[in-house]
Amino acid sequence: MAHTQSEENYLKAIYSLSVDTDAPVSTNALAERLQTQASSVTDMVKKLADKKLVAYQKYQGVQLTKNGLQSALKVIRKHRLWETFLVEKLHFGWDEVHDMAEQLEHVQAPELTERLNSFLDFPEHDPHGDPIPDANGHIEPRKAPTLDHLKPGETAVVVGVHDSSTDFLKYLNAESIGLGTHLEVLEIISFDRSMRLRLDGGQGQTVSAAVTKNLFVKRV
Amino acid sequence: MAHTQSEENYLKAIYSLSVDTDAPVSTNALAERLQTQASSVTDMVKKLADKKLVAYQKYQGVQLTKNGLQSALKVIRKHRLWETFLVEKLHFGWDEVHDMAEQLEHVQAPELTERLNSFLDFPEHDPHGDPIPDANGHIEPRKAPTLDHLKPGETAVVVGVHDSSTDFLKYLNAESIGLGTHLEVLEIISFDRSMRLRLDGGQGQTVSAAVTKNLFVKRV
DNA sequence: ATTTTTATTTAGATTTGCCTAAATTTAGTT
DNA sequence: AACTAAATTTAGGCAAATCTAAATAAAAAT
Repeated sequence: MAHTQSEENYLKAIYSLSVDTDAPVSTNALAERLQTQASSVTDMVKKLADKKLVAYQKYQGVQLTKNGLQSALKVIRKHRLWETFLVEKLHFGWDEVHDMAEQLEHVQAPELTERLNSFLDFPEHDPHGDPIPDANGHIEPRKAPTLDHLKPGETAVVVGVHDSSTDFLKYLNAESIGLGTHLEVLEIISFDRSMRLRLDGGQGQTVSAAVTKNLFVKRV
Repeated sequence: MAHTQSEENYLKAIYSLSVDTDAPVSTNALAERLQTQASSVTDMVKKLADKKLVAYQKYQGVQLTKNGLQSALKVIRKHRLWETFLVEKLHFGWDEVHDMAEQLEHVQAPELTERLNSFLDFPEHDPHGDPIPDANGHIEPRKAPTLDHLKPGETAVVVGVHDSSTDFLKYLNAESIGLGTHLEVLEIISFDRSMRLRLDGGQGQTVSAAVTKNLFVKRV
């Protein structure tokens, strides 16, 4: 029933690499994500397949089974709850919490997770706007569009980040963009799809398409 | 600089087996404490000796070096801070937190430890009354006597438990004994050194010598 | 001072998770 | 369709942490 930390990391990686497309995840994609060798991935994937956590056919990539998905979501739930704790209670920045949560997510104590959830007042999203699965592994699919789908003149509020790498978050900090930031699309540069924005009613500033594709927004 | 979880567990075990006596810790004592084989202990002890964390001579047991003591106290600090968090903030019982803290203590993030310390308002003792080492590895030696040192007529308050096994703590819960419990020694049965006590001004009740030797008290 | 018992160490395996290098399969290209 | 390039798997090994069984040292008992 319980998995090793390594197994949990693989399940999480498979989840995040397939959640958008639902397609099988390739060995190389996993190796890249987990910063390991493709041959190591093959080994582990066989082990996960033996445990019925993934469906695996040689050369065809892997997909989570129902059990594997359930396990992955449990780990993701813990990760996101701990991130919320670190930001809300210990006042870390949203760009500082990932590595700590990577460790905390492996603590095995279901009652701890539930107490933490209650202590945090049952949060629905983590500090990056990602939805937190409930105790039964149910997760609210994100329906918010990314900023690149807005047209000039539209206004919106930032509700999440797609890429929550430290680098991207630090960039957003520097640009004073965070969850809740209000913005108006002033102009889209057709050449490179970059956008000129007015943030929180301030001065206009430009962000690249790499940025607009990684910000989830809610139209207002 | 960083140690594996297993190494940390050995350092902690060596510490707790030698803190009272300061004598070298035997291979068998460590094996018993860590629920492993003596041969496994020999292997690990050699590894710790290579890393200069313990002084080890074949057949003569091990002692922590200055570095080893420092490392052990860092882990113990984290353990006791997490236990405090679990009891104070998540409202677990003092008998429920050990296994969770055993996992949480291995999280490597010094800033997290310090933020937690601050969040908990710089506690000096954990939920079992054990002193919490400071960030520099300094620990206040416990000066409180155990209950078996008191004489009939003396009154005291419980300030700690020596044995914090779940069984003992559950027994104390059942007898309504906890940190802060006020007691008066009514009588010592010379036959078996058991004690008749009045607790928090209530009815008299008897506890065995095994109990009196495991309760730290402060005379009032 | 032997002998016996107990404690400890050594020797040799096992499991997990990873690696490199070589072989094989699939996908892409002429 | 044959060939090249890329992706994936296999084979063989390694390090960490454990184990069992055998050997050795220390302690206790006669």
